[in-house]
Amino acid sequence: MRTRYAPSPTGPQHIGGIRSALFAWLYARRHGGQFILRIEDTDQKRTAPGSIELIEESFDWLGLDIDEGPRQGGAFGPYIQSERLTLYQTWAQWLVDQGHAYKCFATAEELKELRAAGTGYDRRYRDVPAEQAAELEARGMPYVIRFKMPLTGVTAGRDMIRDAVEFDNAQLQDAVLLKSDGYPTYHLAHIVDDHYMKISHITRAVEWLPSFPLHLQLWKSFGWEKPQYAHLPVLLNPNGKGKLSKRKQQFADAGASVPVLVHEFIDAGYLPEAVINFLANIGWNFGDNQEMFSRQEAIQRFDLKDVNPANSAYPIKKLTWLNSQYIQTSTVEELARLLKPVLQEAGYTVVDERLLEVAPTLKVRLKTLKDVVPMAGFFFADWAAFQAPPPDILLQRKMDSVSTAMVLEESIPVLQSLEDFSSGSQHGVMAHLAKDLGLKNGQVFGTLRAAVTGQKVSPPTFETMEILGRDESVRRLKLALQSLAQPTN
RNA sequence: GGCCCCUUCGUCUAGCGGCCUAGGAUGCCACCCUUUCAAGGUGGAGACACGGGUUCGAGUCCCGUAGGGGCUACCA
Repeated sequence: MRTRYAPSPTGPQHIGGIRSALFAWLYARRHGGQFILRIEDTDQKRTAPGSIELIEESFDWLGLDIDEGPRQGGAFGPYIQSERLTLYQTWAQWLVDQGHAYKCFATAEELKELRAAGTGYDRRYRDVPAEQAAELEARGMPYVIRFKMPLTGVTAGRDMIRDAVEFDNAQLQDAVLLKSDGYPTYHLAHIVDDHYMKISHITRAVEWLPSFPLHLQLWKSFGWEKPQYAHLPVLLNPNGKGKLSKRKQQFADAGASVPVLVHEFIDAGYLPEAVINFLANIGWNFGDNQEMFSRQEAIQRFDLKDVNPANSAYPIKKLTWLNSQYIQTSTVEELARLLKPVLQEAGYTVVDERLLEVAPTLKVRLKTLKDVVPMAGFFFADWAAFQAPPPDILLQRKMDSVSTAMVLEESIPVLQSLEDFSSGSQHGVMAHLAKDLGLKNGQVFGTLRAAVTGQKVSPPTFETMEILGRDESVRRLKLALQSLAQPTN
């Protein structure tokens, strides 16, 4: 079994393409086959430099390994279509020689008029005598090679996801196979390549379904054994309106921008495992009412036949949940490894030892890796530069500066005299103090939290103080006390 | 316009004629737990687009309608 992902190198890798690629990859892995990356750069105008690297980086990040492709090579290369031009030209000419295709000399203007008139191309060059065509060609007239689509009858095919599909041949046009610049169109190129590369299962988006009969006829004309086709459903915008596009990201999702490019997922702090799990759950499901599963588990169960034919809205909110689940179930070491670059990028100097202490408090609190910055960035800031928080952060519910100062004053000696500065013992004594002061735990703990972190929201207070250490914690409590003594202006 | 595909809770989905008074997840709401934020626990609201058939019996099969998506390029 050999499957492939065949993107056009038109820019950054879009998540929709990855979803299609994932299904092809899962299928190949399931059957112990090969997964191939082929670059379809037959449209020179749309080709963007650097795209191939972007695509490869995306696959690397996601952990979707490629068996054959531009970078890894393979026995059926080259894997970039622009490097296979003569192959397409040869076969296009063969089709002409066999009477399955013809040279069309219609100019861009003619075509434009035809289109304006509401009719498509009228096959005006389909039946010109060979001598006449040769003469036009000799005169240097540019031409394309078009396929002679059967004029009558139906073309019936089988799609792995939808089963039987049928098309009326009369509805189809004589598609261009080879463009006047000598490049093939997708129609020709994919068939020649999939044949030569021995692709057994072609997966592609549903938008190709209308041209499926053309491809079927092409396989027939070549006399090659055709692979099985699976037309995959596509991702729609989160509001269900229109295909998910990388161009217009402004869909109605509470004004929040939704990630659609692979690098946007990386930047937003999602884990590749979560993204894979997320994508596999759209249009396919693991079964057993199980939402979370590893790629290995998915490989064991995946089948193209089980793919839901319906398009689906992009359920991006589920990714957030899945991501938090993956963060929760990752080990402290793994989480620390993932968090480090995020903190560094935010400008913090990260000491591994400290990160390892902080990470456990973060596991249940982070939705994305990025959340670490507002939540726990202060651990990695310059402690000497710590400033006491303003009253609106320091003062807890139903607390004023007097009661806050009292809590601070009472807490300091208690903490200083604590034998063991672990969060557990801190909790014990502070809960006791709260009771003595006639305050709620939340009021006392909250005051300490604010004083020590400078934030309203943070990891648990006592765990935070344990990491900060007794001296630094007490220093910060005193700082808060001093700031309270200052006249508020 | 023509052609093609699709149609179960807001969303992702299970369901492949009787096991469905339609299951799970997410999101939302409530309660519990609780030192903030989370996490976790419990519960709740929430769907078979509509109309015809076929059948003893339809969410499941067929037809139509409606709605959605796509194709209709010398783009893929």
